[in-house]
Amino acid sequence: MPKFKVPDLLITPRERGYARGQEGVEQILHAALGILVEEGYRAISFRRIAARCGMSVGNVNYYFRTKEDLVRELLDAVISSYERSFAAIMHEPGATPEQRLEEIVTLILEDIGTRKTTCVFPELWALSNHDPLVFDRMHELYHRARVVLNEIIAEVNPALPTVERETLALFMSASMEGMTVFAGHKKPFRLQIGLIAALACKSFVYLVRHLKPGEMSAA
Amino acid sequence: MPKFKVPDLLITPRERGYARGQEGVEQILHAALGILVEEGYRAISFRRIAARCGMSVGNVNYYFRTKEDLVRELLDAVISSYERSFAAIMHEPGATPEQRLEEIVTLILEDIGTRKTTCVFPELWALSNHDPLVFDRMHELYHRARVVLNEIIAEVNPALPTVERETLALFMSASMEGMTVFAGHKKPFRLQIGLIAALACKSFVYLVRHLKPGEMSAA
DNA sequence: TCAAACTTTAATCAAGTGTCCTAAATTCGC
DNA sequence: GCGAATTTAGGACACTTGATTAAAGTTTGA
Repeated sequence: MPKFKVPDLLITPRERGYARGQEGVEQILHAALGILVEEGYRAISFRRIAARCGMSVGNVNYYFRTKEDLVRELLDAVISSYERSFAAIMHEPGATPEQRLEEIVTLILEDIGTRKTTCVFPELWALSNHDPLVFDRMHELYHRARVVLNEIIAEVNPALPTVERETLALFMSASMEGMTVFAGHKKPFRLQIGLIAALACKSFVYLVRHLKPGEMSAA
Repeated sequence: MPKFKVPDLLITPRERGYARGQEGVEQILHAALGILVEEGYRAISFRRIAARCGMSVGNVNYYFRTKEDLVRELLDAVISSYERSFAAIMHEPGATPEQRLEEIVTLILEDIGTRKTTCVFPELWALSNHDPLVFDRMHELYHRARVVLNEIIAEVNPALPTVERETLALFMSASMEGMTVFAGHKKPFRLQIGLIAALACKSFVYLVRHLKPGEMSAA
């Protein structure tokens, strides 16, 4: 049913090396993602990754000289995948703004239901409190998500000033992210996600359409 | 300015023991909270706690026989504090539903700005993916938060059926929680929290007042 | 006073970590 | 098929960190 699905990882191919090496890198990153999902960030280690993909520790270390390298590439592969999906929606031809809004809400809320997203994002949020690198990369992702929302708002409600438009985009994005904890994979309200999505759409469309300049701060 | 402020910890006094012992327990829990905030859940250990509150490792272990005991009591102390605050708002006399709604939105969004909350809750969300104990206790907290919201909605819009009322309460709660990542302590939008709160109130009040039975699923 | 409560010291035992090295095996363009 | 580049295994190194305990002292407060 979903028009787009966000792939787990978007791995940029290496410049040098044999085909087998590229395969090795992908095995490693997928193993690392599996550990991140199943046991959390702190459980990621060369040894565990090696065990998980039937590789030797030395070999994992050959592909990624340091753990920092590995983690950085892992997060980048996770995040890039979202960025590509957002770009796809943004450049989609012949859809009304309201359609695209519904599309993006559906995409995000459906993605939230996957185990990967339900597990990885809270890890990112927690990590970003202590790791500036994660902080920057994660907020870059969210920035790109808001660009899409901003564009939609601007089309529907051109009278809305920039600050208020951006606040609205932020509000929508945060509302959806917050759902992860409640309606994500194996969460108490995962079955109500349809009703939730409908309410979110209704609420967002109302705000986008009817919010008037200055109305926000006057509340 | 905030009417209520959520205390960091609500520690239930022990039944037996000297006064000094109670002090020791509180030192330990505060130290543990500090580590949780500054370095994350995985950094909590007897050793680190001992170092942080100038105590011996053995003594920390004397108060909490196992690490699980310690963590359980820590989380309970954090979470109980919120539950007490919610109860206070719920039993507040002579306030209109709309006033109480604004109060709770303000309470939560202001609390989100504190370092403690910005750091602890993402840790809880991540933990709850792997630890059933954290899962249960955390969702019990959110359940109690929604009880307050539900009551407000029922007063303002009695025609709304239970399911839709509960979905709306969930949506409001999740929207606010999601803000943690964006407008929490040291987050990119922490300065816009006023505008965000105003938008949230406007949006929530509109939904609570004007949502009609069946309108949600028809979207 | 004196038993219960607290505190320290020191130690045990176990598990795990990242990183590096060497030597063998493999890949693949030529 | 040669051979240089690449990939792989396996183990060693040098730590760090972890929870938990036992025994011996000190403090508390009825």
